[in-house]
Amino acid sequence: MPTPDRTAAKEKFMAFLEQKNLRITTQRRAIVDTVFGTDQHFTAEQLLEWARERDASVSRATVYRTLPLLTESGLVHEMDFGKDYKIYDPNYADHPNHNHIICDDCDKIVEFESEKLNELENEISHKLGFSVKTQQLRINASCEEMKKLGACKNKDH
Amino acid sequence: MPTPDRTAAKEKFMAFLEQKNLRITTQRRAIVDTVFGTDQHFTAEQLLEWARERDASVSRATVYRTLPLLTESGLVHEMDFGKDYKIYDPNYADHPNHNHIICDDCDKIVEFESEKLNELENEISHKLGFSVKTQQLRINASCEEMKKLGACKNKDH
DNA sequence: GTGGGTGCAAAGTGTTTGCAAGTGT
DNA sequence: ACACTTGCAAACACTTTGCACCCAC
Repeated sequence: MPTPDRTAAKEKFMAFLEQKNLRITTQRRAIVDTVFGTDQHFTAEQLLEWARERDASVSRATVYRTLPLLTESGLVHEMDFGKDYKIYDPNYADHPNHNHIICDDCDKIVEFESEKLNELENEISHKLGFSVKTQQLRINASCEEMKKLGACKNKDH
Repeated sequence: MPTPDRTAAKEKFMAFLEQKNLRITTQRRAIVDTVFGTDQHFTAEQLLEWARERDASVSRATVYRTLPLLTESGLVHEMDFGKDYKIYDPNYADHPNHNHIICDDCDKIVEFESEKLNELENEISHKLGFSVKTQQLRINASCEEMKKLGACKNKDH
């Protein structure tokens, strides 16, 4: 069930579309409802699958054409964990500076925020003569289970 | 010109091959000489081009088959900046914790190290119950030129 | 001699795009 | 009506792989 936050995010995106003179089609509605109806991370392919449950006419092309709009709006964050697909995070607007730790074994992803980290990053970038546009700290690690058991039980590959 | 460090890296890789009972072919030698003969970042395609200057018989397939060996040995670091190709860093063994800022416009990459940043990362991971295996901070930014001129002059695309 | 290595070209994979038809406004 | 959108399938870009020949050890 969508929280107030996520409903707000959906509305913001609709406003974003309107402001750019883009149309609200049934396919886009299905995609947007899906994106802001979960707080899980997802891939393009998963989004296609989920959106098709709402409207079977959604095509892969439309998903791929809508994802850039979602990220451009700032409401969804695109991430790359070194896998061969990208992961999207629909919970970004409320926490624009969060980072991720991913367990190399079970792919579990934990989000965290650190004000200190952000300050440090800005300080470093400034010193080097850059202005930060986006930053992504990716920590590949072993999670508790991995350390204790040698493998994680929710490992699916 | 290779520094002592880079010569050592090359020898370490040769030892790595031997220890795995892998052969030192002329093609592999050309690739390895290229990799440890520069301290620049490179893509698979650039490596192919450079290696072919040493031995024209080097094929794309061999480059792609050798890269995993290089990263597995720990002497070369594979990085992903969200572009559709990977970037390799032959200067990794000596500086295993460096991070990168990339200019989104001209693809300029600047490396930096920060002890503070590493400490902070370890502290956070520990708190969350993970042990860090590798970490990669990627900051996408605009470089000085981009800020001043609106675009970087070495932009090649 | 033989098991690993190589080049070539074909296959893979995730993503993008040209086009003709469809549709929100 | 008009411009934006869509689905489809072909195209893409990078990477991987099957195969027959080759070569380091």
